[in-house]
Amino acid sequence: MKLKEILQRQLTEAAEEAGFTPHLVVITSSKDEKHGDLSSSLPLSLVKAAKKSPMEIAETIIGKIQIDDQIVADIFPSSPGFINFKIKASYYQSLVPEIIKAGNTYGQSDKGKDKTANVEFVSANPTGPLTIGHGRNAVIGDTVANILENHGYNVIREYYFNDAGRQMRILGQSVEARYFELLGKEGEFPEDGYVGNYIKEIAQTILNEHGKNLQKSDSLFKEKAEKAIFADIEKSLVNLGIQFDQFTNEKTFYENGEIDRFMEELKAKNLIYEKDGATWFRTTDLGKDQDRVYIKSTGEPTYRVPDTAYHRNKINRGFDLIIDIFGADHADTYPDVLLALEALGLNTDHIRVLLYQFVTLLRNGEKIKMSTRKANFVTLDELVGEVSADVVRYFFIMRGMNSHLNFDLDLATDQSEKNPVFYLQYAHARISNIIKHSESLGVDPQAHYDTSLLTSDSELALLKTAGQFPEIMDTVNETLEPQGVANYLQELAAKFHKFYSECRVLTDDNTLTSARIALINSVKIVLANGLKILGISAPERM
RNA sequence: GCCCACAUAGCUCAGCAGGAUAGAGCGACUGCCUCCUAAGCAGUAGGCCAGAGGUUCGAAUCCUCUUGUGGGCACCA
Repeated sequence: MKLKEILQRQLTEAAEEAGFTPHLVVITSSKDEKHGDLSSSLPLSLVKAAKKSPMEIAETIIGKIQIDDQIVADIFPSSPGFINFKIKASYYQSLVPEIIKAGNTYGQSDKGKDKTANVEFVSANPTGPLTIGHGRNAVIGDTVANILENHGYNVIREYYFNDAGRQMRILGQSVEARYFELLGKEGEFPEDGYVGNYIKEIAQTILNEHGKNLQKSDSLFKEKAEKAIFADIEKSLVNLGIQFDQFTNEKTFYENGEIDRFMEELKAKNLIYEKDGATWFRTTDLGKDQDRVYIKSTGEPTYRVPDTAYHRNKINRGFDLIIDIFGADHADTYPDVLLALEALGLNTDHIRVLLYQFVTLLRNGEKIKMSTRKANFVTLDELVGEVSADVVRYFFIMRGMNSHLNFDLDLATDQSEKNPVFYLQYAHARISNIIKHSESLGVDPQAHYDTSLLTSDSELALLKTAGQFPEIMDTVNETLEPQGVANYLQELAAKFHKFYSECRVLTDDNTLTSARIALINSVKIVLANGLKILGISAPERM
């Protein structure tokens, strides 16, 4: 059981025993040492109901509390009405063997044991290479999946795409036009065609493999393009350390009849009607301010239809948790999907949509508007090639997904040496180096150690932070905001670097040396576990 | 016009289930390697947490309005 939970329970019981009715007992880490290690503002929240002064309430509760003297050294009130806990050094010291024993399972939980989760992300149609914009989606999705796995979920990483729409048709036409250009014939380049160089390369490959006798409108152009681009996308993802378990093609839901069934059911509920030659979904009946087109007058369904069928399919596959990673441009559309599912009587409570804001790219201080079609994008591969996957992953995860972040390309490449991710990795590398060094000095890694020797401020501060890891992971599991992990690791690394500058690990005092080696071993475990969740390498040396 | 998100140091951003003195990196300036990696540590400068109201014992954090930015409001996805 975690420290805060223990204190929270004891505080709640004490308050009840004193005749108060506490609602939510919150324990926070104290910022100032003179307020102990942990504090609660419980008395302040009870003032109104109790009609007593907060200090009086604090005294009363403290009088009732059952002190666990294995953990707590002191409990005392402070103005205007806080209850402060001073934690014993022995408690923090006991974390060392606890962490070492848990090893790579430290920070894990079984919250998701025997549960399944589906994380759908990237889901870019294969019309071109992945861009930096997709990068944010990819990294968030993969990290969220890692977080869920850390809590025991069985996670499916899923990529949803559509190779039958307008975009893909234009893609095929673009390749076709380049093919005929290569043959010296006038290609009819589509008006909204894809102008990137990769289109020409695909055309060249087709020419090399299939000769020059292909006819216009041969379906080969689109098929080859899709295949080539998908291969490129998968390679880009692998370069970032991401692998999908499943690719789902929108076409499936037309072919297996799920879309027809879905339309029939909505019709039976009178949520579908015809107007102006199109078929509409009566969203206004479900509380929205306008109805949506489901089937265009051309007979083509809009993306909402297969999207909804796809989500129903995911629900029917029985996942305990369904997560979608969407860009801000979907903010307005996914509620319609949920609405339709609910109208069909399906429970959508276990669907979590994570929206991330767009990345604004800056080059030479100027904004670049990205468009795959116009080929003015910066590819994910280029970025990864320049600054490494670790840096890219960290950059996208260290910011909240709700922040509209500016990505200055010059700065990113320029400062890659000073990137904050190295700060974390450096801590890990330093520890590894000390351990290696200790081995060369003949220090027995299995030696018995006495953690009561770890008494300096920087040692205890380091332990205190290391011991917060499981708690942080619990929070992140709730919020699904990966940057909590990044922030935490920054703090842990800072505590380590501080410790490093103040305490020598390898000393003449063998007992102290053993204790400190155990300490840094435990810190190394936490760093490695955290970095693993972020999908970032934990180097032995730098 | 309507809807969603955002606004914190010169720049990029943390902090936000309300808590005690608002943080980091980059940039500027000062110290620290006879000692396990200086990709580090210590310190200086830099802030009316966009503005105005409100709720509260207490607001960067919650609510309202204003201003500014991004995204949406398609028979595009």
